[in-house]
Amino acid sequence: MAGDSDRKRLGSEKDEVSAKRVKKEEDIANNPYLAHMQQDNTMENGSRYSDRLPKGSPFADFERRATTAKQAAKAEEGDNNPFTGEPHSPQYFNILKSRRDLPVHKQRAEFLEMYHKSQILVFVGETGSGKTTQIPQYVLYDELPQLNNKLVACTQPRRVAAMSVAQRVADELDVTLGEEVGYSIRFEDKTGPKTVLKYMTDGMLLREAMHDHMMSRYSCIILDEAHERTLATDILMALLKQLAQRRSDLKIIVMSATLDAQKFQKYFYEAPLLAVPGRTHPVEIYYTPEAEKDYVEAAIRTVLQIHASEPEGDILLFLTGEEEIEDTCRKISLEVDDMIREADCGPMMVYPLYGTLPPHQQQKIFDPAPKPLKKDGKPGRKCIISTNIAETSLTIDGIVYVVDPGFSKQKIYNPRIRVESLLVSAISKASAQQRAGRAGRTKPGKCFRLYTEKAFKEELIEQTYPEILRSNLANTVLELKKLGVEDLVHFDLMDPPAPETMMRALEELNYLACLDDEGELTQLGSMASEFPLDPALAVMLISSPEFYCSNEILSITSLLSVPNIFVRPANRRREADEMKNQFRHPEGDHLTMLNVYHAFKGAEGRGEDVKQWCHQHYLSHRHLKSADNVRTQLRRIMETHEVELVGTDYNDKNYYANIRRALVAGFFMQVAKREGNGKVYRTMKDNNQAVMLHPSTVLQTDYEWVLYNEFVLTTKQYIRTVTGIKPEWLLDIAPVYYDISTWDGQTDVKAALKGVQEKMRRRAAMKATR
DNA sequence: GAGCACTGC
Repeated sequence: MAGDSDRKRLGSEKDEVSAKRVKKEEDIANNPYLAHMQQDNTMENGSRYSDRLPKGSPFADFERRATTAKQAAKAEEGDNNPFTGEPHSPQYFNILKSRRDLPVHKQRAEFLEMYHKSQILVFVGETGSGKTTQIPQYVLYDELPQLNNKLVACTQPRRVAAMSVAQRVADELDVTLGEEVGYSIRFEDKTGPKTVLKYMTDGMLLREAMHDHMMSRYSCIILDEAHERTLATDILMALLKQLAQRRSDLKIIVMSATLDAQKFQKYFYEAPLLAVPGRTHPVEIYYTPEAEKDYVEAAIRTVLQIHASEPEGDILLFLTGEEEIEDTCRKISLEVDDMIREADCGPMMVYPLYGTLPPHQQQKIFDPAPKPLKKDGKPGRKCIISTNIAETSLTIDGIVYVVDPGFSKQKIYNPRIRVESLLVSAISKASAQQRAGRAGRTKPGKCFRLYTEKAFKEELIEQTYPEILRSNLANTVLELKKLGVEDLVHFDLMDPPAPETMMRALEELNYLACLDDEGELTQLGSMASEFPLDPALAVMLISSPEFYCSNEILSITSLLSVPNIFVRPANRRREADEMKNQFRHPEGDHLTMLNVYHAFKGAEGRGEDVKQWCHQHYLSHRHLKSADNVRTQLRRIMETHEVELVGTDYNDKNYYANIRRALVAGFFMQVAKREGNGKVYRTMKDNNQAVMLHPSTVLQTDYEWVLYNEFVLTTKQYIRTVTGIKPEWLLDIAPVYYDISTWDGQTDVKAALKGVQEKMRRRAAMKATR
């Protein structure tokens, strides 16, 4: 008995002590006048923080945030690893030698001086400068986060980069990945209690910030590739700018590759700037004397000309999309065959490259160029025809010639009709430079721009518009609210979006009941922000227990969060469509996808070879697996927030109706009504667009009212992934949005809804009298 | 009767 209560008391005392310590750390962190106390070498229990260092570590003599490049160099050259105390491997010294050859190495002392003097630093390093791997290590040797129970974070826009850079830096520091150096990305946290340097995606840091507004785990945050201006980077920049004033102990480094560093500098209160040259080879630029009418045709001509007359070296051609790329691949291959026959040309392998290409096919671009056809024959080369993916995400060594027609598909957002769409648009000067740079990675190269020099100078914009200016911001606004940003209008973003876009987002969130009429986050909104989903999907998922089908809605939500699960090869369209028909549900595409998922899980449960099964049924195994992965993540979040996992019995006559009603709870704003008896539908309210059902839909029954997941703007306006609904449900489930009395225009839709309302009233009255 | 720039949580 006594022992029990003792334990309890001890426990609570310990809690108090640690709470006090946390409080104290917070106080110091928050109070600029206490900043000098940061170097507190004694812990509560009297032991020294430096006891956390391995015996004999040179770090013991380091004064945090006052070290020199010389000290660091000496520590790096020691026999033992200053982090682990273990002897350095021979490999370590080889890598160290190559690290010292990087351009950034020469400026370590200068960097440290600036780092010591300033809270925020802008760092510009072109490709090949070594900034991504070296700067975080320089910081680590000066910051010594292990003595302070903190971490250094370095963000990346892409997962692969976070993973591969972390591995590289772990090797450079001679430590195991996941121990001192780790990474954190969606679905995978490879960090541990010893981690002092963490590479992570920018989106991941943003997620963390939602629960820790002070970002208190970090003593230094490095935003890498800031010039890419992803949504997450832009928000992080604004948050960190704000946070810097409340946390004087927090250091911030913004790293960028382009020369518009002044913009970053100005934004961060004239922060000091350090620029390091890159290491690339010169690239000669050629322009066309006159504008080209057909850029694809011009591109093919240019590639063939290079192949016929330029010395050895691979070619990279930038085009805009899958179809264009596949088509051009075929045309070029055919032409090359002719050239070999007629002109004794060397062989050329042509590879397509785009995001939705399966990974093993993407890998092919790294195959070596083909050998000459005969001994002493002309050398072979490869030609890669790629989307923008080769501009930033993928680097291919050996490219000597770049062909740049000057276009790419870009996302644009029209707040008037609330539609995001892809549009082939002219690239920016910065993009053009980036593309040209791809020719000079291994030796001097050439870039052929299929536009005039005048067009380059006068028509191309300097930088691609940041993502935040091209997106629907409903999700972003919800995140910001959750991040504790009260005043959105005065939130200091580097490029503030159009007020109309902001208004649209607020309005959408208000209809979804994520924000109240005062614009404050509701309980539903707070919960919705916890899910890595668009607000409509999150609201649908959270509401689904009310419709007794959260289990099914969870599956549907996951399926909607991954790329298309149906595969339709160009030469097997009929077979693919027949297979899809096996899963068809007459009431719509959402239910058809659910059928597929159930069949997939069934095959898995029976122990079948699911990869084979997917192949036979023209389904994407990769995307179904990934939906399953998402489902697990979402289910966990549901559990933490006590969103019940329930389902209606499959044999219940309401099984499918319940699911369709739950869809309405999230997507009541994405509804279209058929006009007359034709094929044209019209979307609701101010959206008010004439649309057609996308040809891929399974919907055959003539539904007058449909709900859709996606609005696609191509040659025509389509709605894709469509399910039939009843108008009664709209009035029932979304009465505020479908309040006819506050509805302008669309008299026919209003009249129809009025009729439905009457019918519902009559039915209710009849029920009451019975 | 058509498509899917890219990324991220």
